[in-house]
Amino acid sequence: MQPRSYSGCSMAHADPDTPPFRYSAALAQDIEMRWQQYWDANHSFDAPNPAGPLADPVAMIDPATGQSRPKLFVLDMFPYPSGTGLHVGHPLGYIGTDVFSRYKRMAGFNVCYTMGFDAFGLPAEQYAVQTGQHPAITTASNVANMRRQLKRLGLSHDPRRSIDTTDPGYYRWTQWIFLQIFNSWYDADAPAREGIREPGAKGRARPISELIAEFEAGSRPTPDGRAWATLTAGEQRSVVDAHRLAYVSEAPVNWCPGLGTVVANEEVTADGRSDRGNFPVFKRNMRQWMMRITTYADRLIDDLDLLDWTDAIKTMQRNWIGRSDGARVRFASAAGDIEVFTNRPDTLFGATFMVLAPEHPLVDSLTTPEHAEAVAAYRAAAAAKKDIDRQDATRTKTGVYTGATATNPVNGAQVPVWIADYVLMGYGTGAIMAVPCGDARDFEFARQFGLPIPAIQQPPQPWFDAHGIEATLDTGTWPEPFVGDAPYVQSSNSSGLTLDGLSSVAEGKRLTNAWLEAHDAGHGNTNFKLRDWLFSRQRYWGEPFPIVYDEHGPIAIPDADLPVLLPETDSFSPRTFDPDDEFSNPESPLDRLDWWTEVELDLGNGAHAYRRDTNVMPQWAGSCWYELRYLDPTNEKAFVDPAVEEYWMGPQDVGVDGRPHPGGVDLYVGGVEHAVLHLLYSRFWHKVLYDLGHVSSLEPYYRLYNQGMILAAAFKDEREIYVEATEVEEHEGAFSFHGEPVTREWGKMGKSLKNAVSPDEMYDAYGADTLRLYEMSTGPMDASRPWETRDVVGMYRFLQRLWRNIVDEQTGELALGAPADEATVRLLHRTIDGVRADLDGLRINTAISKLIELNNHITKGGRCPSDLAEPITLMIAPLCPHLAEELWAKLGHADTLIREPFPVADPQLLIEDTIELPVQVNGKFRSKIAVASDADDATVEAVALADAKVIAALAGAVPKKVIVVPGRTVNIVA
RNA sequence: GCCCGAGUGGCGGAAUGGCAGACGCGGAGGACUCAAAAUCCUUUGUACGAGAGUACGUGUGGGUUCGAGUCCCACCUCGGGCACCA
Repeated sequence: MQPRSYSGCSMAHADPDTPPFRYSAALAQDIEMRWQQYWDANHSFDAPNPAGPLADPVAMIDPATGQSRPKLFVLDMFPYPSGTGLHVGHPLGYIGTDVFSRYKRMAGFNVCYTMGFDAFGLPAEQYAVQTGQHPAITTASNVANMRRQLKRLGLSHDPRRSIDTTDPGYYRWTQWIFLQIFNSWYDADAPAREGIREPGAKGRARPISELIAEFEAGSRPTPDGRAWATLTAGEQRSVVDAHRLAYVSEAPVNWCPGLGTVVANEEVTADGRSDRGNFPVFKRNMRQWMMRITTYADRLIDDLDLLDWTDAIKTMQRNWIGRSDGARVRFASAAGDIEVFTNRPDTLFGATFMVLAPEHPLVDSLTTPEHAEAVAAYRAAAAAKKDIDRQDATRTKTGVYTGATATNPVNGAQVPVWIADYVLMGYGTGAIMAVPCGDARDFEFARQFGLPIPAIQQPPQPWFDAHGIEATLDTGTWPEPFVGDAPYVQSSNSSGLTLDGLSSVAEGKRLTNAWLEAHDAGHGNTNFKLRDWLFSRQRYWGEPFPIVYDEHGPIAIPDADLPVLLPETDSFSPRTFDPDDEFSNPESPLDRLDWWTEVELDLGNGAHAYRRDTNVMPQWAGSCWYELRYLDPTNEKAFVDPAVEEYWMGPQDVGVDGRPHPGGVDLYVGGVEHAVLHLLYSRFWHKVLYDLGHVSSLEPYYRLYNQGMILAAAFKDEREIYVEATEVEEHEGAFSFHGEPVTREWGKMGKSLKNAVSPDEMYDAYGADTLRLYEMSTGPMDASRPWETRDVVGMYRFLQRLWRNIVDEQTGELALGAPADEATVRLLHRTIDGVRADLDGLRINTAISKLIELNNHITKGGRCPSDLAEPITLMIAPLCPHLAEELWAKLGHADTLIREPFPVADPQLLIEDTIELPVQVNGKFRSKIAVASDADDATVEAVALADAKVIAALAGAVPKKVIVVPGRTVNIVA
């Protein structure tokens, strides 16, 4: 998209009757362009660092106080530079953070606020493939266009801190961090770094060199017990590589032929398709890079308690990680022990059969000859089914008996072993003990196949009442299993496990786990749904792995040789396949570049030939640490100077609910769609960097705020095809497109629904300040709201009135009225007080309505009182910075108002002499009385009872009770 | 099925347990204009009433309270997340 011309497009110029200095779209654009140039030229938004290339000790001092300014790090989730540019739905969050940043700057803070571009990844590459241009070219032009559109909004970013994840100067450090992770292992027994985590906490990433040293010194045994020195070089490498936090492994992965690459679990939708492109995804064993995020599962859950995030997002992360506390239990069988995971070890006495996943490795040896045929048939049928079909919980349960039995360790019972596809190989051990009286799936399965369902808990009477049945332990009458706390029955054995009489599940679990451990039949265990993160992609437009291979496996490129540049090539298109061709194989574009893949290097032992890794990193790599690079974007020596990181992101005094403060970004604003992917990966990387001592903060994002989405009307014709929303006409509640009836729905703004509105249209029609104000005024930041172009004019009119109250529309000169009367001054101070509170609480919509109320009051008096012009200008500045700067200049100031102190309310003026109190009679509002604001209750009561309307409402009744709520109301109960 | 949110005028929304509907759009009426647009002014929850006013009113039903949009219980609807995870 070409930048538009801003001249000659104004409606206002078309009419000679319009006063020459009315706040028209043309004037707004003129003002906006001039101030944007001014800010640029004067580096108005540069935020000083305490150290490193951007250090500026003088600028860190507030001249008003002589003290260091407090710091504030405000961050937006950065955008992908898409080819279609911004629509007005994108900048909702950006405008909000800009208003907040500008307000906080005026409140004396040193604010780090900037913007970057997440430019690697599938969207950019697909756009390049579509246009036939190299992604580096399309990315650069898309970034340029988005920069222009964002700048036009007047966002107060520090331009020196802007980053682009595809810049070699940036991805050099992405590769460096990858190598930090590659060169680390997780020591679950190592004490935590002192400071934030609770005293005595264990578990920390450590440099892999320390692991090797322990093996060499013999202080850590090798897996098979042989002495380290007796292992071959290849064996030593395998042992070490098996510990790394980034590792290559042959494992079931999500192969997406339609995209030509493997994708992470988090990128597969619930119905088994890619979240990008919506192609089928198949589970296949492949050799791929993985990240050992599972070692951090506990900390990723526990540390959520330290974060100022909404419960909704915390819950989504907890659910994704899926921690489940229970036990591993071994059932002996003819084919060896069958291990199961259960989260209800206390129900072992009710385990009357076992179920194995059809793929379970023991199935073959367990199956008896007479059942072999049925088992084989069932396994074949299960293998032919897609995961998505197997995981449909509404299906009737299926399964077959293997003919084998296993021994329940708590009571010695011989229980039959079945296979069924409702048991998944990928979770737990791929085998379960079935407790039909206490688990819905087992209950259904037992009913289906006539297996016994003995009760092991006595459900409480209300449970039976709710089901309309007699209280009984005969489960034949039960409509569903019982789950919950209730006294155990038939749950004791002769070797010391006695649950009968107990009614606490937690206690039952504890006793059972202890018994299992003592009898070598199992142990307490925690299981997670979270899997290790599949980290490689067979695409072109991503960070190359800084890895080469020799005959033993992967070797890191030395830090000094970073970055490993993405090789130039014209054949950047990935090899994609028929989306349904499950048995195709990925082919990385980099694999085709022999000149690049075959390399001779001296890695300290002389020059040798190596082969480069030809995968690239996933989309998420660059966004896993970008907040850190913003802090020190030009540092060539480190990804961030430690002093700079500690200044902006270090732990503060107190965190959530008095808990330790983990550090991190002060305010992070973005959409809820990143609740799992980006936020989980980024937290993981940050914790590794913390463990290794590279950052002082335990978490990357202390406060997370999810802004809502802007929805827009979309219209479908009778063929269910979307039509251009701008060409739809409304007539008496019905919609039509070129005369044909269409139906309306609300959806995310965008190309596919043909309902996008470009900010450029709004700049042309109203100017950026009006657009900013409109987006902020339509509701609270965290709420989604529909876009209504026709509503925008309301904010435009407000700014016109405000301008007209201060500036003469004929001459453009300042034109103020006499000083304000007392009532107006009091209103001003109430407004200051309210606006401050609203902006502090990110309630920008109500701050705007308070400013409109003040301006409406002034408008009634004609001109703006001379003593109100400055405070109003300063208050509107965070919202409409261009207009405010222009007014500020007209008010005689030579300098920008960016760091001018935000007005402070005089507490004396917030107290009224007399107040009007509503009076209720029996809870109904009947009258209003005027009393002195400091009148005591007896006086207020007397005035209320003397009021004519109150007397009328009482109609002679004698008040029984009078409730006076000071400053609020009076209620007379008669 | 489970876990989160949210239901207030024609629309977007406002309301520390204390005058429901701030503010904006839209509507109605008026000013300016040859006329229109733009702009400005007045008005605008519903019903009844000429009017003062009266009654009703925050998804539904109950409860707590002097007083409930707000707190509690049950239900309904919509949005989001997870979903055979043992």
